[in-house]
Amino acid sequence: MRSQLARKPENTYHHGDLRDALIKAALREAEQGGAEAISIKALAKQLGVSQPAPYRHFADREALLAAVTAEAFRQFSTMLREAMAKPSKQSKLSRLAQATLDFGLRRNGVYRLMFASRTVSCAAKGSELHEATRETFELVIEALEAPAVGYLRERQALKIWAALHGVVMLAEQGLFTGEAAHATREELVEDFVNETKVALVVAIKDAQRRKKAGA
Amino acid sequence: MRSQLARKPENTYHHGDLRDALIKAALREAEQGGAEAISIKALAKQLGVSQPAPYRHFADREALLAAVTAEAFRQFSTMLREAMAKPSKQSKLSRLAQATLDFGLRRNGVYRLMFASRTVSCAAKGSELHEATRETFELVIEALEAPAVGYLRERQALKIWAALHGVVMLAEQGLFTGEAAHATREELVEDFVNETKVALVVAIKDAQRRKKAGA
DNA sequence: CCGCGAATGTAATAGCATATAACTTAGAAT
DNA sequence: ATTCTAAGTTATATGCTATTACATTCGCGG
Repeated sequence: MRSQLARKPENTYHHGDLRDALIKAALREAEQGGAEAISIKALAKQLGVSQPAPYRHFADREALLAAVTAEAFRQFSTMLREAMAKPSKQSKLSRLAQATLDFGLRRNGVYRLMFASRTVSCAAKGSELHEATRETFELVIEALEAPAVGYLRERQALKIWAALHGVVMLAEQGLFTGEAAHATREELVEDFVNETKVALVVAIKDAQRRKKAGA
Repeated sequence: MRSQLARKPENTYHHGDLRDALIKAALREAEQGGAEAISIKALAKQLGVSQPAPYRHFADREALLAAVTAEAFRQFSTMLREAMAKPSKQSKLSRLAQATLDFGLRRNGVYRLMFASRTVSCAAKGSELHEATRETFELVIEALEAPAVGYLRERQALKIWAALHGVVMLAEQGLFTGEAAHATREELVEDFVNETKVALVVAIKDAQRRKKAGA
């Protein structure tokens, strides 16, 4: 159970924890080049096992990608949670937003693996990956720090979530560099954060007013 | 110069317009499976030429992808322009927004090719692809139907552009289906459109006020 | 403690894709 | 007409996914 050790020790037949090592190594590869950079053959070589060995743990490349993506989502969630937990003058939502931007740019390849492939949309409902993505979205809702009034929270969460992805996407495409850099990424993100807060307050007051009128 | 015909006529040595045919065929392949679905070998077979023939027109697969992506952007621009041109009760911005959503969902694979790969960010400044993306962004600015006051337009264009991409992304990931569908995609897009309009009016008034105060 | 089955790994191989090299053909240019 | 060049061909090297048949180790019941 040497889950930390990457390479198989020489003169041993079994690796010990190949499945885990594959996911870790694949994630490291994805760091730069995204999903395309993940090659089963290359991973096997890295870890000192034969090419077909990984197929004992994953049916095919897609299955490995799904597992790696799920792990990436867990790491992402952890990072968001930490950002939200640490004391700061800024709101939880603002910290979550900036952390998302940071993750999306720093860990570019991993981010693309998570959001720009079809792996996620193909994930079955009860699957590990599906659960991991759902959990991340729950964090967004939590970051709103708003009471549950109908589905207002969910709606605002969807909106800010979408906006954040868009900013990361544009940033990666270089729309903020050179002549087009009329606003920094951070400014835009903060704009969206503020609009979300305003919209949330308005929507909740509105709902309460309507409730009173109805009662 | 039979640029429309896909397959090479039999008993001829030269295809006639292989470069163009390759781009068209590749785009058709990408329609379903995105960039991954584009195989040089398969395209060559489809078009009735030998496998290495495409390499006479594109240095490598990446070069082909870049050309295909550029063509996709041009088609996208054309579609947006048409949506903006046709008479309607809705604003230009609203029509551009809904058209973007429509394109992103209907032509899923092509959309991913355009925005979810690294092809675009790797495009050199003067390249065909770079120009095609810039032109598309100009359309967004145009759709705002606002006077150029500093870089306010550019900033709002960036914001709505980002938001739209985010909605498409989330929609493709299935975050609007099943229990999570607390708002339709179209509703969210319209929300962003309205917020953009408000923000734009406010920002321009603000700028004018400041200008007067300064004068 | 032994042995047996399940889990895990290996060797060999098929099939497909990218890409290059060396050669061929057809069209254009002088 | 000749020659040069763009465009296409065959043959081949390399790398990746995936399967099949075989080998090794682990762990558990007897």
